[in-house]
Order: sequence, then structure tokens, then C-alpha cells
Amino acid sequence: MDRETDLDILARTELFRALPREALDEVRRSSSRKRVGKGDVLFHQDEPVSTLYIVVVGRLRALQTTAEGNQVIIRYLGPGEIAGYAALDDSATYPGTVAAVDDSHVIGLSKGAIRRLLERFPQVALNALSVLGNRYRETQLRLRELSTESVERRLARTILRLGSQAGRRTAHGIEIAFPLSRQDLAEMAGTTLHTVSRTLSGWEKDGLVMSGRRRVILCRPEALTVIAETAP
Amino acid sequence: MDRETDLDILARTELFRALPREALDEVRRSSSRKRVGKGDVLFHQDEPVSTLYIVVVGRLRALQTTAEGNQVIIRYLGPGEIAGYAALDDSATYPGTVAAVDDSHVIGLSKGAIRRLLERFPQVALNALSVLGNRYRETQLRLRELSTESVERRLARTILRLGSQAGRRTAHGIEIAFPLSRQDLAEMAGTTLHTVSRTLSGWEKDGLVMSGRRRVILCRPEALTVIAETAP
DNA sequence: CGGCTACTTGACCAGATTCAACTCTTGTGG
DNA sequence: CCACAAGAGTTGAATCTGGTCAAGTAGCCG
Repeated sequence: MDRETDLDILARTELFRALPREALDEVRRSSSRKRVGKGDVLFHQDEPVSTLYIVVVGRLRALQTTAEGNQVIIRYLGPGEIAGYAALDDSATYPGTVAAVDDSHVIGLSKGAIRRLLERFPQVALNALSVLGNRYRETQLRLRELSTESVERRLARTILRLGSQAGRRTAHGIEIAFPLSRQDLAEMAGTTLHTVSRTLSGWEKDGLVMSGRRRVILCRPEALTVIAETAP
Repeated sequence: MDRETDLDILARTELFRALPREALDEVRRSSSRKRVGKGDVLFHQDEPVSTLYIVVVGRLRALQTTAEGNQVIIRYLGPGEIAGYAALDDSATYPGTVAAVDDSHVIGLSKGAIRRLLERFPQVALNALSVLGNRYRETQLRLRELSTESVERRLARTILRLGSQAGRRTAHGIEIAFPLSRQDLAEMAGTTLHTVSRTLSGWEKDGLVMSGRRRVILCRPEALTVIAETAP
């Protein structure tokens, strides 16, 4: 593990930005790197909370499963973001499951280490508040969309969002840079894979997107934005 | 303003519990009480953040309005809870509007005062994390319900939740202790006032609830729980 | 009272889910 | 290396939940 690099990486994460050098050193000392392969689970819903993870490279996703077995994707996590926020507010169990959707690297910190950092360095706590505040607002927004907007609109918003947080420029447009099935999109937009498939087929015919097996490319994002912002 | 009483009240709020006496004094010094009449607005969506409020008595509600003018009720706030969490994570504008649904008393603290408290007393920051964490989880749960459950189920959950957080025992059952219209329920459950009206009428016929103009009484909560937990 | 707001209910309609059948990829093991 | 099973996607048809439209009633306040 390269010490210099690790400090640089930590300094750029949402949780440990703007820390004094001393604090950053302390973080590094209490953390450990870990590789997670595609599909590997970091922790399961309802398991006791032990660790907070920081994504270094790759992409993970947080999802929740209902009593009936339905899944809802809470969010995708990329470099610099945290997985396991339950360790921040000292809640007993993880509210969801986090698994890698691509080979990834994470840094793990024990619940105890996080507590110590929060109490000792106010900036860590302020950063943590900002992380939770942002996620809370993000979820409120989705709630609002889900209550008031059509499936097509929600789906347009969903892929635009994914494009902006994990998009890669290609010859045909912005490609969402991790495997993403119809089912995944359905679990994010609150619909079924059938409706997603039909909608994407329609958009593909109009040249708005290109999509295939677990792949989505946004060819005309502006046109999708129009859909995302047009009632009904 | 009674100083002793105020300290006691503060010590029982979600944000200022478990503080050392010194911190509590500091909070009291930087805070000021305020009355808000039924219908009065504490702050508006998109307004710059200036103040964080703590509910002392009464009931407020937080809601968001979409570009098309649809409203979504984020939550109702009762004694001990905070309004204006945006002041905690230093975000620029309020994400929603908060207004009183009954005559209420609140304690206000300026954004600056909150910042100082957060930096100086780690326990305040830990409490704040727990507040935001709980709200985030609560919203995730609603998101999950909205994506996967029928209107009837969501409505049952909604009134059960309101009953448990603001219920008052009466001769006929648990009455939700503040004015609550069909429209309000619709904006919480993600549906229309028509569907709410039809559903409540049905339940009333079966003796599960009694309801009238802005009033709801849960006569048979157990039966509602069954509805809330039965697919589809 | 008169007017406003809340509520109710019927009729109709449509967006979206469900059911079902089929195709296309991919990757695994014989 | 090929075969074939499993996974992913497509699409039509039927269905239905819940929203929209419309019209009217009941309760409340000035």
C-alpha cells in the first residue's frame, strides 16, 4: 500500500476532504484497503454494522429488499463515495446490501475508528453531515418524482443521472460505464423490466439512445432532458 | 421565557440530548423562542438558509412543490424535532417549505450559532448525524413502499404512522391529533384525493376508521396493519 | 345566508403491470 | 470447440389499478 497515494486519495473523498494533515494520518492508520470482485457483497441488509467503506476505484450499488422479495436500488457508488453510512450515525444494522457491479477497491474503517474520528476532528463530522444531507435531499427528490411523474419521465431522469455520474464519452454518445440491465433500471425508476424495455426500444427507434445487453448509451441527452421535464 | 424550563426542553430534543450542561447553556444563550400560528410559514422552499428551528409544542409540516405545482408532504414535525436541517449541513437553500398545521412554539437558532455548536461540541454533531441518518432511512423506506406497494397499502401505512406519532386516544379509537385532509393524505401516500376518499369510505363501511372533514380516527389499527402488510 | 372548502361518488379511460411466448447472447462444461 | 442451458431482452395481448373528468353534497365561516 502506497502511503503517499493513499493520503491523496483520502483527501479527495467526500468524508475526509479538508482535513488537517494530522487527521488524515490518523485516518490512514486506522484504515485498510480491500479488493472486491464484481458481484462480491460488502455487507448485507440487516447485518450488524461493523465497517464503513470508501470507494477508491470501481462501482458498487446499494439496494434494499422488501419482505416480498422486491428489490429497490438506492444508489450506485463511485470513487470517493462512502458505503455503510450506518457506521456514521451509529445505527445497529445496515439498512441495505452493498455489492460491487465491477471489480473495485475500497478502504475500510471500523465503526470504532469512525467514532473516534468523528469525536476528535470536527471537520469529519461536518463532512459526514454534508454526505447524509445530500443523500437525504437526493432521496426526497426521487420520492417526489415517484409520486408525481410518469414512468417515461422517471426513466429519462434515471439514465441522465447515471450518465452524469458514471458516463464515458464514446463515438455514439455518453455510455453508462458499468453493466446495467433492464431490471436494474426498473428497480431504480420504480417500474418493471417490461416497461423499461418497451420505453428504451421506443427511444432507440428515435435515435435517443443505443442499448443492448446490460449496456446503455445516451445519444441525444438534450432530447432526454426534454422528456424528463415535460408533463405528463 | 422561563430559563429553567427552556434548558429542560432543549435537553429532551433530538438535536441537543445528552449534552454537557455547559453546552446546553450555550445553546440557550444563542436561541430564541417564537410562536407560529396555524398556517404560518417558517420558511419557504429555495429560500436562503438562515435558521434552524426546534419544535417545542404544536405540529408543523415540511413539504416540497414541483415545477408543475404538485405538492409532496415530506413529513410532519412534532415536539423535540427539528425543522430546517439544511442549516446542519450548511446547504445554501431550504429544500422545502415548513408551515404550522396547528398553533405552535418553536426555538430558533441562527445558522452561525449552529455551526459553532457543531464544531465545539462533538455530541451535537453526533446527534445531528443521527437525526439525518434516521430521516434518510425513513425516506428510503417510503421510496421502497412507493415503488413496490399498492395505494391501499401505502395509505394504511401512512395513517398508522401518523397515528403512532401524533395519535390521541378517544372513545372510538386513536385520533390523529391535527387537521388532516384527504388531499394531505394523498400528498403523503403518493396518490390523489379521490382515491384516498374512496379508500377511506370503504374502510369506514367496514368499521376500520371514522373520518370526516380533516379528521381521521383509527378504530381498528390491527386490521389496518393487516392491510399494510398484505400483498398486493 | 352565501360562498368557499372539503368531501363523495359515478363513469370513463389509459398508463402500466401481468401473462405469455419467443429470440438473442453469453459463458460453461462435456 | 461446440452445444446447450441460463440469463437478458423483446413484444403482443389481456387486464386492471388508479387517475381523470364531472357533478353534486355537506360542513364551516364571515
